[in-house]
Amino acid sequence: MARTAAQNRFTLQRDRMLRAAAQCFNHKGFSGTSLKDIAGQLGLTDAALYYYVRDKEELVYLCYLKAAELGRTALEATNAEGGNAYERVRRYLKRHAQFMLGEPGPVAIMSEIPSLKTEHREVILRLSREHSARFEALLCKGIDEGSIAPCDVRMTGNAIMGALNWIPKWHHGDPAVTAQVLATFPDILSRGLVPIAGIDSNADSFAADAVCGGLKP
Amino acid sequence: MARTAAQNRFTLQRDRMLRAAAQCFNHKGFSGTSLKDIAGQLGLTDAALYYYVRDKEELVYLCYLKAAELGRTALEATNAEGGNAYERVRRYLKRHAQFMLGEPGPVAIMSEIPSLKTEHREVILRLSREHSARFEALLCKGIDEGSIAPCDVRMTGNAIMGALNWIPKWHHGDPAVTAQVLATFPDILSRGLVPIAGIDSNADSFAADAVCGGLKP
DNA sequence: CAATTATTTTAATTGCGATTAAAATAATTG
DNA sequence: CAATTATTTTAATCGCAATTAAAATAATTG
Repeated sequence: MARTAAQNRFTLQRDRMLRAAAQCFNHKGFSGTSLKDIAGQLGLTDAALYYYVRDKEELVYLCYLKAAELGRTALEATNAEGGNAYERVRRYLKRHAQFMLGEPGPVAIMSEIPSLKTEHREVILRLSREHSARFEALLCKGIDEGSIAPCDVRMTGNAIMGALNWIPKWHHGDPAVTAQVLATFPDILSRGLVPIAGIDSNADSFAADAVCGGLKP
Repeated sequence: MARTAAQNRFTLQRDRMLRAAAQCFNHKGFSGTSLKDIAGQLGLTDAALYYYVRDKEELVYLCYLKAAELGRTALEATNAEGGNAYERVRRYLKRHAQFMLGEPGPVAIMSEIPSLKTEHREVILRLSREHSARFEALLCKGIDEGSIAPCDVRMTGNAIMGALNWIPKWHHGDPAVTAQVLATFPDILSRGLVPIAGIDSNADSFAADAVCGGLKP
């Protein structure tokens, strides 16, 4: 089952292509980047891209697929390391932030999901929902065990994902900023989750069974 | 200086157009919406849009301009009402969330800033930076007066703006969800700002003069 | 090295969506 | 109502970026 050298090179090159595409999309906007732009970054001609991908739609799909998988990977790796839910969340935040900052490659902001073909769109949306559900489940676990303050896990998840997903909007590769993000984001995004008796006057409104009823549909 | 009825009707119609455009962009993605789509929503023909706007680029610019102004408005209105910085932040969060939820009209996610013409792009970026700077200044004020815990205001602002700006990605108009957002987002996003002795072990790393040195460039 | 396979380019083609100009309709005004 | 102005449509055009096919080059293999 070993991949031949050629197959290896193919997927490697395709991955370079996806990274170039993601960078272009984030940097120049989706409508502002042509296949020629992406090819140019690779020292290729636009037509060469068709050797790696059926059409532009598939290129976008693969970019988004990679982005979605990075999120899942970050969460799974974190869960595998154990610890209580709060600690897991913090480690996940750091890892996901790292991905969004462009390690190991730029993550494309998924602004064009609606124009994917139905089949592809559904894959991306499913992965996206699954990831949200897993994160919410982790929050629920934390609430149960007491390491995380009661909250509306759906909305809390949405808020945190938004903060993470928006990073490429204002991060443009400055290494100093990269370091700053890694140093502060996990704190900033998890600080509101810490259970503190004094400020939980509204905790009652989040009955665990009401908001933690399992995975999102 | 009173506007004539005709001028009034013109701007009113153009505003309907901007709302239709923002809705299309958010719902179908930018590359997935043609002028014909937008015109269709208004019961018009695509060519009719050119009566209100020079070209598509200007249409996008106006959408983004409106979005940027809504943010500024939310913050200014809040500041005008007084209160300490923490209270202001909370009120601002609610108001801005309200805007993002589509009141008074859908706010376009600014995914295509890079493909605006230089002049327009600079206006949007300037407004955007100004808004961030004002919000950061408010955080600084709160840190000074003790109503907000010491933090990296730049990154905290980025995180909060990200959470807000991402809302249209997952909010699709369901009124129940709208209510849920308004009920929880201000809490969720401000909870991490509350100063609590017990969890500020790292407060020293945020010397006020280092991170609150004035408005962002 | 000859033969085969992999990769890229060159050179068209194509189609869609933006744009324009002129004509038609609707509204307003004197 | 006649004249003017405002708004929209019809019907082309236009250009760009995606796509395709065939040829050329590079790499690999027996």
